[in-house]
Amino acid sequence: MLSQKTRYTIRALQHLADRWREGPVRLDAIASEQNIPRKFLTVILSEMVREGLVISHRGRDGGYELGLAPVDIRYGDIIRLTRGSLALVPCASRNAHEHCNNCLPEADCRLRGLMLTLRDETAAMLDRVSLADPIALEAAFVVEGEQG
Amino acid sequence: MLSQKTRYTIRALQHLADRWREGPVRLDAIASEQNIPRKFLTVILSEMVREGLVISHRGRDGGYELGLAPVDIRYGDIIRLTRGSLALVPCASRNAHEHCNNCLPEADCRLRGLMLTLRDETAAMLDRVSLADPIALEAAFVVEGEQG
DNA sequence: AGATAACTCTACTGATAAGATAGACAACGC
DNA sequence: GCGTTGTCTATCTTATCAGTAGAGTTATCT
Repeated sequence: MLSQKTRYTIRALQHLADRWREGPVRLDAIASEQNIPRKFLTVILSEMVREGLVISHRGRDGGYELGLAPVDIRYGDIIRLTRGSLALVPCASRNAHEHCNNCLPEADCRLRGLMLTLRDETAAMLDRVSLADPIALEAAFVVEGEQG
Repeated sequence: MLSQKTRYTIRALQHLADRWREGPVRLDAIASEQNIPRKFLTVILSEMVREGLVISHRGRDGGYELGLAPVDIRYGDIIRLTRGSLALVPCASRNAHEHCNNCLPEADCRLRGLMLTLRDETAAMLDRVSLADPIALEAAFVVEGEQG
């Protein structure tokens, strides 16, 4: 699961992407329109500023705007920044690799082999979609009763 | 990320799959060979028995064996059983759907649209692979320096 | 310059869940 | 009936997450 913080981050960035090149957007506007706790959002946006995805302007008429064009911010980037990894196990991460606890040697671990493949497919999908893309609000192929 | 418990579960089931039709395997054997804390494994295996994936035999020469043929236990099944969902957000789960906290109305949530698609692709992949399948220990296409 | 509207930073708190363990109990087989 | 093996429920500990507090910094307007 994505953490609440990651979800807030994505929604905040989407909000800014929708207002790209319209000047700084105030924190309070983002918080109220996106239904994100104000104080928590300050923490989130400050991190995004440090990462360079967002630019802030202080003082009167200040606020936030994206530091890159929406098309250059891919969902994969955001999740990697906030969650550290797209992988489902630490040992299958490509940029934040660590060994799992109480595991077998990595070379013998079949779970790892599977998770590496899965990570790559997930990354490929998330890196195809950017903040500039419209996203179908409902997946077109929802099948009633399917598992998941 | 998968929880430690889910990882232990998968490794334990793989262990049993590798010994399918060789008679019951004792808990201590699984624990030591798979490097899983013994007491924790009792909890895990008891749950699998309740779910029907594993059959237990008590007394002398007791132990555990799979309740279904390895080919009939797919990784997607195991993760759904232990984690509840394959989705990255609660509102994108197909069999354990719940609303996210502090979210926008679901119909307006672009994050949800994306996550629904991702969940379906993940599920498709995990449901193609069963405990009977050999798994490449390293994904063949690992690229040095790739992100993830 | 000063008031004010913004953002920034670090630390803290409270709640929850995860990982792991303990220990009494139940079945099985010789 | 005795040892072996699994079953169940409660508990402990620790880490993480969500969210808050509050003092500090910068920019703008007048």
